[in-house]
Amino acid sequence: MTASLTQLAFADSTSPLPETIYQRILDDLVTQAIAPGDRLTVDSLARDYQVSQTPIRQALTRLEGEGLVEKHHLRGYRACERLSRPQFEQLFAVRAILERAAAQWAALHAGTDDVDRLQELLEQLRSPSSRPGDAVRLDAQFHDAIARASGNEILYANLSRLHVHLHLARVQRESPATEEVHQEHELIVQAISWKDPILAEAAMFSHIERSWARLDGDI
Amino acid sequence: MTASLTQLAFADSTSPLPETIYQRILDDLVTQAIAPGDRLTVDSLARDYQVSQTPIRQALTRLEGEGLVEKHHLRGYRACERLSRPQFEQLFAVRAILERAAAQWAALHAGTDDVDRLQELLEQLRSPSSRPGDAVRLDAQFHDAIARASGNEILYANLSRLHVHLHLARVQRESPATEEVHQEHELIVQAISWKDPILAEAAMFSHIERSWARLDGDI
DNA sequence: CATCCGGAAATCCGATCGGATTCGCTAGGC
DNA sequence: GCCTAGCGAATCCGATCGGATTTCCGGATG
Repeated sequence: MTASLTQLAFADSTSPLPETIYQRILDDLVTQAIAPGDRLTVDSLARDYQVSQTPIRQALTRLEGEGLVEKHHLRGYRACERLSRPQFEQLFAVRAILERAAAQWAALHAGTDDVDRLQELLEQLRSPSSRPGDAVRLDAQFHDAIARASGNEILYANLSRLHVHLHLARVQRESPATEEVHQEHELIVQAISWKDPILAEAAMFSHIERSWARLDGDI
Repeated sequence: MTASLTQLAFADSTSPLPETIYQRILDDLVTQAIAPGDRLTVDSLARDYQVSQTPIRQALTRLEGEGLVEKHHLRGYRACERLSRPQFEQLFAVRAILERAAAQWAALHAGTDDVDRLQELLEQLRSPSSRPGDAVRLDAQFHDAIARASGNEILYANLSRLHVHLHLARVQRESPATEEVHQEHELIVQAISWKDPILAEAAMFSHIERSWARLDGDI
């Protein structure tokens, strides 16, 4: 198979092919290169990526499991439609619940390295974002770091799944990184570094409620 | 692990083959016909089920996404090890959070049909279980019905994923269906039928705390 | 003019092939 | 006796093939 030699720079033999294909399609989905509702035919993707259908099907199966594409038997795959307003509200509600728990757990279990990581992210969030999209990416990393610092693997896994959809739902809404947001973030980190689970949970709750208020109306 | 070979009976063309294969392997996993840590080789499964490797791979990819099997590139699949004690605690913690939310939402959004369904399940739980394993199955259906009655699709999806692991972790622990458990269940349903979210959440919380206490020590 | 029908193209789906890698076992050397 | 090298079998992985189904489009008919 001569494919994947010339084109994909990151198609080194160490990382399995379905994984790279998955990453590519996922990237196309979150960047809206593939719009919601678009058809995803197996062999046109195979042609595009210069690989056979087998890795494509594997990647699509994975994406289906994450709820990013939907399959209809003998009719192919489609990119899922954007979340409806009520679904988005539900997503935010579940997210709020899990993020609060994550903050609480992080306050109880975070190590010094975790706190350092959060401090570092705070600084990067403060610094003027070089490219558009950086703010969203850093914000995602910030919440990811908290979930990781919780030390709760199951919680982390659940939040990770939500974050994909959350990101998808608010692409091109690029909320301006205001001073207000920075202060909210700093309060959360402070509560975690103080190992105060009550305050951490409250700070996270407040942050998400405010995020919702900032987003509401746009959706 | 000799999977049963008698399965082609339900290979009707209406239900896609990868789906039935997935169901079979999933069933073998939850019934421990495939033990944790067992290897799952693609073509021995293909031989056992009398199908080609393609549907097998698809099913395994799905199962990997749900965290039931793990894949090592070029080394095949294995059934995931049983959850460790701390992981199980984490699972229960996350479950508690989400189930509380589900009960709360159910109290706010459940329709009369949902309540009827719950009442019906209560009766079945009361009735002497015909076969061993029925109690566990009914309990799962009960919690599933509440999650569904919440009307929150995202919450439901997250809880469903947890329930698979929860079931796996407590197979062959078959807690006796005591009167105490029945009363806890009835209190939850009553709170939901009263549309009292505060009480519903509290009742669910209490129920899960008590479940934990009943299981603790066995793990 | 709308509806139904039919055939061709596109697509999915399952099966199978060949190369590449890993694992297991045996034989040989220290 | 133990460790190591090497050979063979098993396995995974990607590619490709052929059948089955769906979809699309044009034309015929009431």
